[in-house]
Amino acid sequence: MFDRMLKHFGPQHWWPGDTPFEVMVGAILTQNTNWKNVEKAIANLKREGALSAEVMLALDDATLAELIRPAGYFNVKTQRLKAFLKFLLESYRGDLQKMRETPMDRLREELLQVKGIGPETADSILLYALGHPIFVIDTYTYRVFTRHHLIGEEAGYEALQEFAMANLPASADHYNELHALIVNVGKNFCAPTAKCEGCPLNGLNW
DNA sequence: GACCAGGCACATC
DNA sequence: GATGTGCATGGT
Repeated sequence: MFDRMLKHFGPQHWWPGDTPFEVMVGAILTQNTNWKNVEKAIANLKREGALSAEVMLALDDATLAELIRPAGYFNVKTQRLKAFLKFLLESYRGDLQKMRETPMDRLREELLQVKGIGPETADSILLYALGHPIFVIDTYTYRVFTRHHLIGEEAGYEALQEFAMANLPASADHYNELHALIVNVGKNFCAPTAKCEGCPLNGLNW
C-alpha cells in the first residue's frame, strides 16, 4: 500500500510548518478541522507576532480566540493552546531541545495529561515536531485500514497504531510519509462516501 | 443548503 | 464501558 501510494502521489514532505513550535500549534488547531483553515489562523498569529509561547499566553482569551477564529472551535482551542503552552513552559521552560531529549514514551504520557491533547495530537507532536518514530492514526487511517480489511471495525486507536507499526520499518521517515500519504488518499478517494475510482489502493484487500 | 474537515472532553445511561 | 453531544469556521 505504501509503495502504491508513494508512486501515485509522490513524496509528501510533511508537516507544513516553518518551525517545530509552529507544528505543535498546528497540531492542536487542526483537530477535526481542514488544514487550509489552520493556515489562516497561523498566518494571523504570525502577523501579530504571537507565534510564541510567552506572547500567546499573555493574550486575553478573547484576543487569542479572535486570531485563531478561522480554525473553528476557537473558544475550545484557545483553552487547549494555553493548556499546552503552560505545560511547555512549566515542564520544559519552553525548551524544545530539552523536550526532544525526554524519552518518547514518557513524553507521550505527559502530553496526554494535558487537557485538549488526545492520542492523535500527542503523536503528531512527537512525530512531526520532534521526529520521534511513532505512527499517527486519524479518521482517514481508520477508514482506509477497515475498508481494506487490514483490521476489524472494532479496533481502537492503539490497536491501529500497533498494527501499522508492527508491519512497517520502525523509522520516523516511514511513519511520517505513510501518514501523509494516507491523508492524501483520504482526501481524494476515501471520504466517508467512498469514490474509489482511480485510487492507487484499488484491489488491495485482505 | 448539506456535507465534510488530519479530535477531544464531558455527560449520561 | 459504550454511546451521544457540543464545539465553529470555511470550502465543495
